[in-house]
Amino acid sequence: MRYSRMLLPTLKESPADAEVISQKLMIRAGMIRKVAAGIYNLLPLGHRVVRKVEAIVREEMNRAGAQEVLMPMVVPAELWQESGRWDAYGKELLRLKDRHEREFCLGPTHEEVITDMVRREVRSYRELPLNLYQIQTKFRDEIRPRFGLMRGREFIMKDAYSFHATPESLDREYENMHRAYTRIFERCALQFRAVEAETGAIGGRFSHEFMVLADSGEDSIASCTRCGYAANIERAEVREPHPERPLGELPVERVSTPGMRTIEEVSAFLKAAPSAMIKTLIYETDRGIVAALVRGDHQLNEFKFRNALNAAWVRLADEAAVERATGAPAGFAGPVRLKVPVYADHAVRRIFDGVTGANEKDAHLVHVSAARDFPGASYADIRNALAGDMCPRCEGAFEIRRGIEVGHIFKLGTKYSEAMGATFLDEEGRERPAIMGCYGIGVGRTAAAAIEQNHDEAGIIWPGPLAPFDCEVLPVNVNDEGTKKTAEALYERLSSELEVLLDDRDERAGVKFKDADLIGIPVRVVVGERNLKQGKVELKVRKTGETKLVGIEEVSAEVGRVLGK
RNA sequence: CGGGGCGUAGCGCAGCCUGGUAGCGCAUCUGCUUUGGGAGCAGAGGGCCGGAGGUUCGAAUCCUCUCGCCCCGACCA
Repeated sequence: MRYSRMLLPTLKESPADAEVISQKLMIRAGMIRKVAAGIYNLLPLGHRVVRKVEAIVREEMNRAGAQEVLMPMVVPAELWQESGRWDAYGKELLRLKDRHEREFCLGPTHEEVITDMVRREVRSYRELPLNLYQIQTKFRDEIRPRFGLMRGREFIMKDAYSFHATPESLDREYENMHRAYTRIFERCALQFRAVEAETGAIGGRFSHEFMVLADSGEDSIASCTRCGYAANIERAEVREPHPERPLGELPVERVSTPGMRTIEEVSAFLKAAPSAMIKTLIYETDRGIVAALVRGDHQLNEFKFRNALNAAWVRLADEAAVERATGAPAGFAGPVRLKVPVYADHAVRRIFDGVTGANEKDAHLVHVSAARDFPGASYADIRNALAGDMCPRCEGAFEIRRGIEVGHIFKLGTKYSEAMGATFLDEEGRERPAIMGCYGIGVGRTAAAAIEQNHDEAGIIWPGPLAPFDCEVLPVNVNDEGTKKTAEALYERLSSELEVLLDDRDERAGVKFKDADLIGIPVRVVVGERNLKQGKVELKVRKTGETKLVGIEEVSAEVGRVLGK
């Protein structure tokens, strides 16, 4: 490809609203342009990278025995009504009507459509297992799209769905997909971890997320520094290490804390450590108003809390509800003599000389002991894991890192097949619902994650397998005949084996060098008068910055060696 | 959804408070010089100042409405 003919509009400055590095660099490198909130054009360079990711995904999915299909993006409402998700999915589902006022949605995921496809065609256990996938544009009307391709509303996703006659067959496919995903992200040269995760709105009980490690990630993951245990913080089990403590000896005392509402304020005012404080959060749930207790220095985990309650939904109560439940304005709630059910984190049980709200304006209680002063509380693991917490599986401790979710694999079970009647006849001629699994990969997000992990001040440093071109030939001055001829010849020769970009623009050397650094092609061949006199050109590796003079005849072999091809 | 902010040339921004001919840098185009790390000089083009309504002799500027974009939102309990 000739740079002079390519739509590759690089920018010196990044737009003011770009937040994360991958977004800034993708815009500056002329890969993407925003069309609307969370909706982007992929320009030629960006499209090439996305195609590279897709190709790797496709190869590995095919190798793993899955078959590619393509489902419609516009899905009739009836299918979603059949599964019950038309009402359950909420506002992320973009709904629309056709000219006959029939209702449709833009597919954010395709369990319904694939289940419909399979129920029409599959009759017998002999036709199972089956794993079907597609690479397609999805739409989710996110509340707050951000970070460029990392959290868009429209995005490219590989989604696969498997159908099985037995749980064992699903287990095997789940492991098969786990291995395929590992190969995919290894081939993308990403640093990643597979972690245990919550299942969210998709349904099912069990899942793993594939997380690319990056500080800009939106998820926190807890991983044991000794064994292999790793989990999304939403799910990471916490093992309480503290021994039982004795009951408090001092009687509970009410102290005045005018205007002190936050843990920080009360802690500073009473000179009590946040770990000695009991944070009381009032929740509205489908099972009524409930209080959740965590230690002052801990954070409530709403997923765990909801599971402990066995509730369908939980929502932090507003001021008025707090006042109704506790008799005090927000900021002074406490578990002692509270009239609503109390669910406490295990760590709260160990507090024996604690501080908590008095359920009375401008007052807190001190010398509070959990076992003595609110014995009716139920205990569960309802807080977020912290760095240093004990691993639930071994004697190690957690470290907390940030991750970008690029892949997610689920065991769905029979949720959709039962709701939609996707059944088959087993060996005994009995009709049974297919057991399903589902497996997703964010294609654009994977490209963005690769940049988050591979860049420097000057720009992107593409891992070879994702790079839009393998090699860039850069003639320093195209007005010099010798330079131009040599560059053209090298471009022709290299193009027979590699994807090559020729920067044939009549620009100053500095401009070309800066653009080359920015778009991050792995290998650069610089052709200039100076070195040409010795019959040599300069080869520069983007990642290491290392340069070396190479004879013109050796360029091809040398570039191949650097690329490992 | 709630709170806040911003919409002025392709991009980044000033001007708005205190109403009076719309500016700067980068980018673009032309010419000359320059040519191994985002060149210099000279010149040129490019604006429904997001939209609608209002106040005013006069609105980018003040008021109202509206659309779009961005940021923050358990850790106040």
